[in-house]
Amino acid sequence: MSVASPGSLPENTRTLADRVFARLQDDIVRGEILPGSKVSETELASRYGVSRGPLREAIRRLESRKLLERVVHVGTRVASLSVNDLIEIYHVREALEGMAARLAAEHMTAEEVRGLYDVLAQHEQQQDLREDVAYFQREGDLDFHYRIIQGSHNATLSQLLIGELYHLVRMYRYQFSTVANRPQKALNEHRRIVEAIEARDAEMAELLMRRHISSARKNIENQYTTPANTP
Amino acid sequence: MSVASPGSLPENTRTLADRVFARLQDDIVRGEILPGSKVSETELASRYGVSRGPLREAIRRLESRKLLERVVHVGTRVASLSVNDLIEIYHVREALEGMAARLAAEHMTAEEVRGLYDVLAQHEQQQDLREDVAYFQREGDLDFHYRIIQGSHNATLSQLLIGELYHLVRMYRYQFSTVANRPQKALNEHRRIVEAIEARDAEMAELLMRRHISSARKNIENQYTTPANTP
DNA sequence: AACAGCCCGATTGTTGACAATCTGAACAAC
DNA sequence: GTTGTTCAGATTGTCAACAATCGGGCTGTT
Repeated sequence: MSVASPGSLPENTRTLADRVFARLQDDIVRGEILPGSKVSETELASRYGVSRGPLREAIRRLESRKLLERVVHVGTRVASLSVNDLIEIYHVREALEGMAARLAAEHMTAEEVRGLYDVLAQHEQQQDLREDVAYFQREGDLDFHYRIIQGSHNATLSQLLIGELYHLVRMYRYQFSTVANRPQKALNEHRRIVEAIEARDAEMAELLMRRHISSARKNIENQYTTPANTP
Repeated sequence: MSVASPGSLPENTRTLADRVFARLQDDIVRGEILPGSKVSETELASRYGVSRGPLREAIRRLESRKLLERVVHVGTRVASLSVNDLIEIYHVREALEGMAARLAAEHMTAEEVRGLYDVLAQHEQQQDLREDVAYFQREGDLDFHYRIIQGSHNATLSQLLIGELYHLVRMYRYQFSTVANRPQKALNEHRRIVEAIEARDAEMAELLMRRHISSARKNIENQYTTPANTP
């Protein structure tokens, strides 16, 4: 629940372009508009009930976020996802979130640490319930990572991760509907990371976070790059 | 010389908005337009000889790159720089460029490594000449870092660093006209990094790059946050 | 003199029309 | 049959006018 779509302000405030940007981004991330499909400006304009002006601004912003690809005088299409890109993203996440964990261990407030334990507890409960596990687990996972990132108290870092990268991560999850196929292991790793942060062991927090994300990456690599190797 | 302004395509190709974007970004980074100053859309439009349409697109893109700050219905102003932001950026650089060095050690071609040594040699010569040292040293420094980043062969990582972050770094250098006050030390660090990459020692390359950037950060911290401590 | 409310000028947000460019297909020449 | 050319249609890029909103100054009151 605390994992809201980033642009969750009242729909009537802000400018038209801002709202179109938020809606269009959501539609892309959630797969309402298929990856790789061509999007026409006039079509989108009528779809969202705005003129082409604000729509183009929204397109330009989504372009910088790598959710749209544009070629001049030809058109715009939704970014198509490749496993290779996903692996690249995980390398970046390993670096950035490792740093985030380090800084979080140094700068997080006691209250924020308590919040982390709450997320951990929720995560456990949901595992017991076992209903819609995959979905809630994934959102819970994102919540956990969001909190640590923001616990770094480094606005630039948070902006880069949450503002630029995580939309792509979420898009991949929707598209590939990747099953979180190691939930118990991930939960244990989460717990150890929180313990390191609580102990203010920055070095250890970074190390554990990097291993955590690196494991996820290797999991993807094994799943997709050598599919015919298992007898 | 290989450190060209990123948007270095023939000026007559591409779209108007693209060219305005490149020119405006350059003017901001180089300090032609003072940080913190308010920029009017109509004024900029006449300045670059275009309509407000393309100009607004350029503004939106520079906004996502944190070079402009906008408040709705009020206006846009050039990002004002704080030492704190700069330190945040260096934490991010430490994480990302550390990873870049690691990946470069794994994936760089022999030819690319040779190119690194060339840069190193140029760097040394310029230090001998001692004319316009500060400027060339800084550009040489950027060239070195650019090459390692691209040596990672990770497009996402390169885009994040070169496309999103380095414009800010360059802007800070122009604004604060920070003297590279440890040139010999930096050069030695560079050499050791290249040696680690050539030896394909990914672990070591990352460690050395992180120390290198961390030193620069601490240098800034000492220079600006405790100015009255020296007797 | 201090403060609240209102109005005006200026700036930004939005729109619809016009111009430039690309894609695809039909057609002609080899 | 293949290749090169031309043309039509559609789509994007650009522009100038209109509407909405905000900041600052003025005025009047306490």
